[in-house]
Amino acid sequence: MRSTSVARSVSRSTPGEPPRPTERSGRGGAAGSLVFVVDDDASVRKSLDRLLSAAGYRVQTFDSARAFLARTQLPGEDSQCLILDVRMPGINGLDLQTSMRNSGSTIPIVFSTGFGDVTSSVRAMKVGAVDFLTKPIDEDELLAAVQRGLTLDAETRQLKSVMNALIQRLGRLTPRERQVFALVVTGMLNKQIAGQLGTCERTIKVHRARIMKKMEAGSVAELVRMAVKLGPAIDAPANDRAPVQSRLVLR
Amino acid sequence: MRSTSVARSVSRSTPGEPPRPTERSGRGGAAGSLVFVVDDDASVRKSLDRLLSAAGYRVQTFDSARAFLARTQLPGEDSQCLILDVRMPGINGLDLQTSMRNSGSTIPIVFSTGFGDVTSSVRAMKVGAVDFLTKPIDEDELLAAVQRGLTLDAETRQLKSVMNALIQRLGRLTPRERQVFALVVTGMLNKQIAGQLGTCERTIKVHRARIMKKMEAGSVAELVRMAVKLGPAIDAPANDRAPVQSRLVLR
DNA sequence: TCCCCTATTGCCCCAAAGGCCAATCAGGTG
DNA sequence: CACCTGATTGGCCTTTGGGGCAATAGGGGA
Repeated sequence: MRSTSVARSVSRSTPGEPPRPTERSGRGGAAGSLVFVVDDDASVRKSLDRLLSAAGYRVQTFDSARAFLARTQLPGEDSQCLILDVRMPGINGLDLQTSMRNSGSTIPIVFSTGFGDVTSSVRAMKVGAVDFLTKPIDEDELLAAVQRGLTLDAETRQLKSVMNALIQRLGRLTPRERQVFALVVTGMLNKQIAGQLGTCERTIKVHRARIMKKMEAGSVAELVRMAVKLGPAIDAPANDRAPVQSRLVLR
Repeated sequence: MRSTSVARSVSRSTPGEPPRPTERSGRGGAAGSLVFVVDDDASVRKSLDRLLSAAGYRVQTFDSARAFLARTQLPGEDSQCLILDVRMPGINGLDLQTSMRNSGSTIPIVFSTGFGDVTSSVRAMKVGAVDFLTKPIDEDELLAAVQRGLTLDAETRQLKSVMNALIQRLGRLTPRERQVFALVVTGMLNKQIAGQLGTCERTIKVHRARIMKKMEAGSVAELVRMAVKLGPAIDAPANDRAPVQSRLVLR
């Protein structure tokens, strides 16, 4: 079905050791998807590169966690997925995983290891790994896992972009408007809100109108939906009118 | 800190093999929480029973998956958690896990096994196991995992009960009212809804009023929140005015 | 000091939401 | 057939939500 032995004219930057990442752009399939391979074993990198490229993915290989972390972060729109070796000199796969998670990275990780122990696999899965495969790796399993990872990443990116747009808008609200916002989405009447905030109804109306404009909501219903999405993110300082880039904890 | 060697007068039903489940009610700590132990090894059951009881949990042990499945399902409000052995004669732990998940059970599972292989652990974690511990089991780890499981179960039960209440109310709506409901929570005006449904505004107002009553919503905002919660469950047949018991797919 | 941003308020007016009462009509059931 | 439920519609009235216009006030910043 799938031919792993793809004979194509590919320009490998460095056949042997790649201090700089290798990239081969696949042609068909899930075009645009980017798969990172981090493994200290050159032969493993090579075969994975071959397999994934043949499957149509763009591939970038790294010989260490350090090299991967130093990669040029292109903010592209492509879905990404990381195939990570557990045991490596320097930073090992598991530590890289937790480190990335802590730094806010949400890139899906598929572990591949030759020395799989239960403890490591469980730890990896608990932290959110897509899969944990042991060598010799079943190609179909790997490709399936990578696909799951890419799909998941696409969804996460989608969600992030929506959330960022919302947070961005929320950031345009003045503190007062945010207070009113919080009460409006509760279903309170202008009169009640006015009472609670100690002002008159007319004022609330004005705030309300500005809120609808700034949040780009066409109706209270939409506003409520936004509030629900923002739910956990609300009450956050949301430093007024700051770009609020990908700093977003998705849980 | 914790004394595993609790010397208390406990009435064990059958010291040796327990075709019928054992139960010991703990006294302090997380009172009310119920922990099931399924393991074919009597000595393991015994020690876990002792450990968990000492920690204050009510414990029920079973010597096989079959015995566990045959347990008397008490619909109590207590949080539950299952400690499951992987390798057992008859139905093994992993199969019991998937079987339970497929049948809609959401009880958190903590695996404990003496023969942990990576494949099994990964499979178990992917299906949603709380943890996968290998023997000899670290008591603190086990207790921590059980506590996570119980907490998770409490949250799941809370969510389920809320969802059931909502589905219950949704079931009281007539088909027409449900149509209007769907459009109202979109933020459409009565006039627009009327146009789309081919009736007059006055009619929509009536439906709307009934919807608010039946759904027990105090405001459109609340109604929208309900719709958001029901979101995935909507469009479901929701056989009119049927009790709709725990049949609910939480994803 | 002058200007801009925010927060407030008052008046007026219109559209929309809701409540009350009454009435019609189609289906299904005892 | 009488009765009940669900879907509709009309009229009338009150409460709310929303906008426009104008004006006041306090805080900062250029």
